[in-house]
Amino acid sequence: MTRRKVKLAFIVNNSSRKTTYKKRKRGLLKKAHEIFTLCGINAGAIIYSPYDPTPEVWPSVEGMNQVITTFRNLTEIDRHNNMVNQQEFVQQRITKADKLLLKKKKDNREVNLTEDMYRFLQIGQLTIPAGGHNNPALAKDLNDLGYLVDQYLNSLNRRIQILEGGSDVEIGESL
Amino acid sequence: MTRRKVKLAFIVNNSSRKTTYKKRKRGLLKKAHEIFTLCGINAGAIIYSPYDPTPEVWPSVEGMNQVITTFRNLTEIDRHNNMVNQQEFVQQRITKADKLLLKKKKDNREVNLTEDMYRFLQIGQLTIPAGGHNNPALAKDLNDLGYLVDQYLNSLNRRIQILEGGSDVEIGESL
DNA sequence: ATCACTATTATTAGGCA
DNA sequence: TTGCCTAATAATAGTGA
Repeated sequence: MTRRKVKLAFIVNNSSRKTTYKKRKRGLLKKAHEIFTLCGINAGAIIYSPYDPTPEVWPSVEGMNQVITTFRNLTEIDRHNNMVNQQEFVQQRITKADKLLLKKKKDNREVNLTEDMYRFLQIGQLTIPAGGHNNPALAKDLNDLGYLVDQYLNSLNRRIQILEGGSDVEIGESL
Repeated sequence: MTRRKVKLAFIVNNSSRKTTYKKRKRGLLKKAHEIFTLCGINAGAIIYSPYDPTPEVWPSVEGMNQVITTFRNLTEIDRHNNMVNQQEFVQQRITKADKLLLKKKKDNREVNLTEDMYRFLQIGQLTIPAGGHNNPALAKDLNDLGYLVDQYLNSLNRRIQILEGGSDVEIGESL
């Protein structure tokens, strides 16, 4: 019966190492459980060993994942940070895009009206490069433009007619 | 000196809970260190507490991250999957938004022209609710509309002038 | 390889400065 | 608070079945 003080060093003997492992593993998990229960704190333990096929986890896989996640969130770690940064980056892009879309869809009549009209005008101007007066594509563009303008003016006339109580106000006629 | 057996339950008293926590934390980490040294296995512990600003980790942040990574690789865990799913979801949204933006910015003149004009027309129609002919806001809208149309027609006139070699073609004049 | 046992060592609750 | 102290409790190394 030699129960001497244990020297803190790797146990060379295979079987006794495994025995010690099993005993101490149980102890460790018990301690973890105790500190959790007594202090109500978040704690976890992971133990791998060549002896167990799956890593020993306490308090539970889910609980441990929470612990790990929080741990990773709190500490600045390469892999996680990359993930977070990527997510933030993507999120920022999404937010930006969403804002843009929201802005596009915003139901402020005047803003939409002005913006759309200016964009329209700008596009119309872009269709006319300086000195490009013999470009066949431009004639087509102009025709399309004329058609659209006619449609627009017609609708505008109809609206004015409604607004002003039936008087038929001619605004214009394109081409 | 009543050092009775501890009941395994949450310690309500704040200060004694913290004291117990600190003591047991040291013990837990020591145990973890021992099982690691004695058995040469991969083990780790994470402890959070409201008391420490950073989570207590053993064997080390790097070692713990290795343990965690392996753990995560080996086990299929909901939260991790959720994170992946979230990323995929965000990625999908971004892709969608990007496509939309790309479409918006697409430099196809005719498509832009048509789209913008139709949107413009549609907005113009939306500014006129049925029977709203005595709504003061509408008059303002109409004035704005008229101004924009004037601008547009002027630019159109200028362009036609350029295209057709100087002949001044009047298209119309709003309101 | 487990178990049960137990001598020892280790941990720690509570008291006190 | 914090650290030390010490009794009480718990963990466990080594053993033998």
